[in-house]
Amino acid sequence: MSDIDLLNPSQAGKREQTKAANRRAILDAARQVFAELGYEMASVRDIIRRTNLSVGAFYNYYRSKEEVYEALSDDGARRFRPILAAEYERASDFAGYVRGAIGAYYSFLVDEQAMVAASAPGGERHPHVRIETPEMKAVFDQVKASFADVLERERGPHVDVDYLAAAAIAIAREVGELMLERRPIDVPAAVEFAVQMILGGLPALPQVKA
Amino acid sequence: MSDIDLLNPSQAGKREQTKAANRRAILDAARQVFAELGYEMASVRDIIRRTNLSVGAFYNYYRSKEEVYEALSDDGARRFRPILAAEYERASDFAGYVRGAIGAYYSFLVDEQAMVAASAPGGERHPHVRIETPEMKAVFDQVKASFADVLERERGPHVDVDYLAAAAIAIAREVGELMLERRPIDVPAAVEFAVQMILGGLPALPQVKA
Amino acid sequence: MSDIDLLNPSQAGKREQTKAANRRAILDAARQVFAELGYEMASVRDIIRRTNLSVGAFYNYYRSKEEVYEALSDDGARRFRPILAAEYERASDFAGYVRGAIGAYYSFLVDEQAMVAASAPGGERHPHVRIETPEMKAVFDQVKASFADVLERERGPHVDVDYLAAAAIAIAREVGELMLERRPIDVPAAVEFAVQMILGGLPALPQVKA
Amino acid sequence: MSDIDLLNPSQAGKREQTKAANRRAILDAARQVFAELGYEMASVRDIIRRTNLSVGAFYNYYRSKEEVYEALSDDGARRFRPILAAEYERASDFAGYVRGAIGAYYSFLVDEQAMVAASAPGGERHPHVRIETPEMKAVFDQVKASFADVLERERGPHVDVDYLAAAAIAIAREVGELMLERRPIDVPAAVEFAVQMILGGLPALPQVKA
DNA sequence: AATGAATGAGAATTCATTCAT
DNA sequence: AATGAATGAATTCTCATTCAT
Repeated sequence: MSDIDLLNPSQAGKREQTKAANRRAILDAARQVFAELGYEMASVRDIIRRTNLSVGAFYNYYRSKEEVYEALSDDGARRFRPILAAEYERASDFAGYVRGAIGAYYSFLVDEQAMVAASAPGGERHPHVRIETPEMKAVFDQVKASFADVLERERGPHVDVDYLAAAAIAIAREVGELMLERRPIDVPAAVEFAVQMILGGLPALPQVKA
Repeated sequence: MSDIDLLNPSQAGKREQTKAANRRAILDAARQVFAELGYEMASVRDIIRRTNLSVGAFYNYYRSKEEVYEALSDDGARRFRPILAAEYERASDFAGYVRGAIGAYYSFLVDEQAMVAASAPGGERHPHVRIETPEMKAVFDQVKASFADVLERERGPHVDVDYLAAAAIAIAREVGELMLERRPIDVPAAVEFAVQMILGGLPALPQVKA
Repeated sequence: MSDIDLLNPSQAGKREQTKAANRRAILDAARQVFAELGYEMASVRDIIRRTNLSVGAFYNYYRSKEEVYEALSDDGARRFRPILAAEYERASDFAGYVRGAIGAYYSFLVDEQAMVAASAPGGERHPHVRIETPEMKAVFDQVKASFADVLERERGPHVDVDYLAAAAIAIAREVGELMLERRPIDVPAAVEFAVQMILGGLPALPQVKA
Repeated sequence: MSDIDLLNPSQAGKREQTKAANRRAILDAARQVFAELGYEMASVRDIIRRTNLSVGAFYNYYRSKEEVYEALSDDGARRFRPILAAEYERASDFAGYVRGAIGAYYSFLVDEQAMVAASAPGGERHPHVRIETPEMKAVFDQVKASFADVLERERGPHVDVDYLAAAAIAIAREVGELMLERRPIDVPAAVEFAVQMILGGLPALPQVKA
């Protein structure tokens, strides 16, 4: 078969395309399955079932269930890193950076959840499992790291930076998660809320009409 | 047999004592195992292995893995409910209530983690799992509900109460978790931080010397 | 405790009574359970649950599940033997004996099923299991043996006695079983049918009105 | 792969062949095990132990123990149905039909038992269990239904058709079972006996020499 | 590469039986 | 004797991973 490849480069290219497509298909299926069932409950067969591939093929692309999980994480992290870096460049002060980063994070969340929701059969909720895709988790971790980083530089020793980062990040995460459950999804409002909560606490929060 | 019990009260409870001790042993083992491995990864055998009992005995006490999990949750919730109620009575305003509730929650966390840490072999950390005992989760859910409740009454329609509850609760949880990882554990400082973060955001945070 | 027994013979007698009553209780419970679930599916706990006794007590009276089964069989067989013998004495010819034996067998069946039906919760039927109490089986085996016996003497080498016994017994059993399912239960009619089927086949069967 | 199949038909079926062979192997093993131990006592491991396969493989072919049982039943029923139908077509009267059906049934029984006897280690007989393969049971049930059917049409209300069907079928079954235990197996004689027993009872039975 | 059957360790749960009380 | 908790082998079934084709 490799002979054929050598003789017929156009097919070789197709081969590459197929490979990439399969990788992508597995990743897409895995994202959904992990989001629905959580890592432990998700089985490799659950994943390939949403695919045209066979179990065997799965192991051609990823060495283990663990590895797809990581690939998914890496994928999210890699896609998000430049966005976050751009926000960092653009921001003139801490408040600006927080706003930019949370905005970018929430946009990512919305896109991600759109992909997952796309074909999810919405099966029964599983207890004991915080449902979130590995990508969301990875991106969240990045935001977390960058927050901690920026906070450390800005504030120095005056406040407990670890606590602050944890608190800020927690606000960002939970408000974000809640935002995803509302219809319509209102990203700017959620961003505003999270940012004001971090910067000024309860008294600073945006007022709601009626 | 009841005759004997009446005649010899000191021996009366022997069997009952053993039973209670075993129940407790299973619960303690389960708490640790769930904390270390998460619900899915934890197997009944993992639990009984930390016990002098046999697999069969496990099922004498609990009908399923699920049931121990719930027993653990219920246990925590039951122990914590009166404490929370007392804080509610004592508090004169919102700030007071927040402070009281978080204080009580953090104390609970410290006790709880002491139990878990007691004999944990500190095996390899598992990824993909937010480690927390069912009891912590149950108590956390209670705090969450009470927060949401109080917030709703205090603030009415002026701010987005759901977001606010989520944010406040998130702060409480994450700061609490971080607190547990520090040595020495400083509950008042953590409480102060969480409360100020909620009530006044970044500018209100306690200043750190050095 | 044996001291007490020696000192108080009236209690010793009660002890004996209790023992007999317990034995009986176990037997009664076992009969029902075996009838409902079959030997394999029936658990010792199923049996003692219908009793005031404990698992431990069960093993004081019977050494194993198998042993209760056999006790039940023996019981039936022992009770039925004299009845069968009486029919043998009374009968003047083969036809008479057949009629007598089947009559006695069906009466036994009716009594037996009355005991079983008494408190049966009539749960779901189990597949793959011919439901019948060990007693029914034992008695049936006796009838079978006696039939074969009588047939052998009466007919000698002219017909295939084994086949005949098997056939006659099969008729008796199946018609009997069917009889038990009808309301009202009509023993004489069933006896008549079975007897005529054996003695004259299809043409000899009793005619049914309209 | 389908390309390969097209080009090389001789190899095409290799996998399919193995699959079919395994399916068959499981079925054969299951038939024996069910015949020896009965449904309840037979474990999936008992079945695969008589096979070159692993536990897992069993579940590739059948979803449960129950399912193999049903597959076996269906198999027997499916194979036997046309035979029974043919007898029905061929028969000119009731007697003819009975003879044909019983003949066909006994032939089936002989074949079936040959399969079971083939490699049975003849281990200890188990009590409480009527030994018969699911296939025998299924076929027997078919014969039973067809008997009842035919009898109902032929005889109408004159005799108790349910009793008659039960009796006829009982004869057929028991004589058949006995036949299988004899050496040499004499199908025609057994058929003759069963038929005459049904049609004329004791007086009609074939005479035996010596 | 792709396929999907095979593997076998491991999971939850049941149950006859034993034994300390 | 009576009690019922304890035992641990056995059962059914699942699943990540391997491997022949």
